[in-house]
Amino acid sequence: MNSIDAELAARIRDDIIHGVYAEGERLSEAQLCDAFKVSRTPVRLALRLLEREGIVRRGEGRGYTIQSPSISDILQAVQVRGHLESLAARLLAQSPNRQAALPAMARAIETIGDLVNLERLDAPVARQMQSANEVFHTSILDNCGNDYVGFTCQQISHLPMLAAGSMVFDRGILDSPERWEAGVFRLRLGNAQHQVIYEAIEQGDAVRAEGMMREHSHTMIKYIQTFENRDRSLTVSDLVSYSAAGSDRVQS
Amino acid sequence: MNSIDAELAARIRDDIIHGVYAEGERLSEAQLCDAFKVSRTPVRLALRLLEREGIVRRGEGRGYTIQSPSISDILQAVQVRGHLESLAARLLAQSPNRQAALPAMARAIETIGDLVNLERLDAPVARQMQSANEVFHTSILDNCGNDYVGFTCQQISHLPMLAAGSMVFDRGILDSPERWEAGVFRLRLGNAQHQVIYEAIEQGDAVRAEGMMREHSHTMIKYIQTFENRDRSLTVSDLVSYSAAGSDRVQS
DNA sequence: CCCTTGACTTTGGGATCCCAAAAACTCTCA
DNA sequence: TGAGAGTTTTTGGGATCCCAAAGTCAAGGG
Repeated sequence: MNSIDAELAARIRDDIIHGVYAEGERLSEAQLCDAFKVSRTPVRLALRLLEREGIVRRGEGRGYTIQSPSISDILQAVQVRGHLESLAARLLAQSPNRQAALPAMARAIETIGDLVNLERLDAPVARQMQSANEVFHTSILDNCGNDYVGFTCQQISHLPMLAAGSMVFDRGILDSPERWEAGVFRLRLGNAQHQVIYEAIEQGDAVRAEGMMREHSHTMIKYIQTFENRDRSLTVSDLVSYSAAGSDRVQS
Repeated sequence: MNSIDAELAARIRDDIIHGVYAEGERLSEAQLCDAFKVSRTPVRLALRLLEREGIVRRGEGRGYTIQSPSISDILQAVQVRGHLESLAARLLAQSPNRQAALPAMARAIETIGDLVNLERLDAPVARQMQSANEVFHTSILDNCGNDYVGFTCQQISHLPMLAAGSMVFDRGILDSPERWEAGVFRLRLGNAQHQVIYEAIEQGDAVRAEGMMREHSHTMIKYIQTFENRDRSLTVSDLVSYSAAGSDRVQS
């Protein structure tokens, strides 16, 4: 939360992701000024940010056009992010001072395990899980020795499902027993993968760490694809509302 | 080259990379306005861009501080870029319509091979080589089916040595026969790697394509490290001047 | 009736102005 | 003489103004 333009960019981005504007719609600065009751200066700064993020395109002539991300975009970005994280896992496993990252990772794994064993998944539990997941993943990125991996991940982390350690929860997880079972299994599987990654890093097994991290992100891709297969007309907006309520940022 | 602010950002970035400003130096908007004879509006837009690129940091209070990249930063970024390109190579090898990318790649390999056989390396030859190299690498990124790989690569391509298909040439390649031999060998090796990547993609051997692309970028890392080992006090500015004259952008 | 051209309107880029906050300087008191 | 408080100056953020370019509409000619 720096200045108005960053917040403004976040609000416009949220609007775009949540489907307030149609794909390819032209939006003007004046219109946004009117909508958010600010001057054109911060609006232009925000639009430049969004342009760099790729969700708004500045045409040759005048006007900005919306480039709202599709589910395919999300899947592609998740793949890129997963690949970058697998690099981080490999580098951390090769790093001589990888011990520094291990305690936080172990605690995160333990926390997630405890939360899954609660057999309950309301907003606060989801929030805690998300938080622990974030700790696990950022520990790897921050300690891998290559600052650009984490930096590059942050560059694409504005997309939904791509914030550090974001988890997708099945909204219908409480509807039916089998959905609940599947959801719990998925969480346990994910944490088992965390455990493997932890052990591989601890033992300096770079290949195993990289491979398991790749598999870990692939699991998320497959999970999103199940939604896509269930309902072909699914939009990113639906996908966002599938994520945990606890992941919603605090509104001002 | 869109509007003034993009060009302004490029000029300030070049100044930072070429070491005009000292590391950690505070630069003010007014100062830049005076230096480039423009108003504060485009300066602020440019600074926001540079802030996002990570080479300028906006402090808590006022003032921007220079975060000029070190050689270590470049090496890390090359590693990230190489890892992303290896993902692209794997995806392209797995892609059913990978045939579309092959002709341009083959032509690029042939061009580079011909240029190496010229046994001559002046500015135009280097420029052509750079261009062909760019064709090879962007063909893979553009056709791999995951648009975010190329997009993410572009996000970090403002750093020296990280523009698409940029090559580092040994400035002293003409000084001594053995340096020349080593330089030619390196170029031949690089193109042989191109050839292997091409064949692996053609045959759908995703593992080989990914592995060889990884090795290809590793070769560049090792090459930069030889400079670093030769002279510990080497700066990024020196590294930039080591790249081909043909890579310099046309000044207005 | 359609095409072309010219005037009008909309809109984005740049410059300038104003203000608030932070840094720096100075004055005073211990 | 040093430390603290008040004042001044610097500086960045936001708002507003102006202008140029692009889009739009209408009128006239073929």
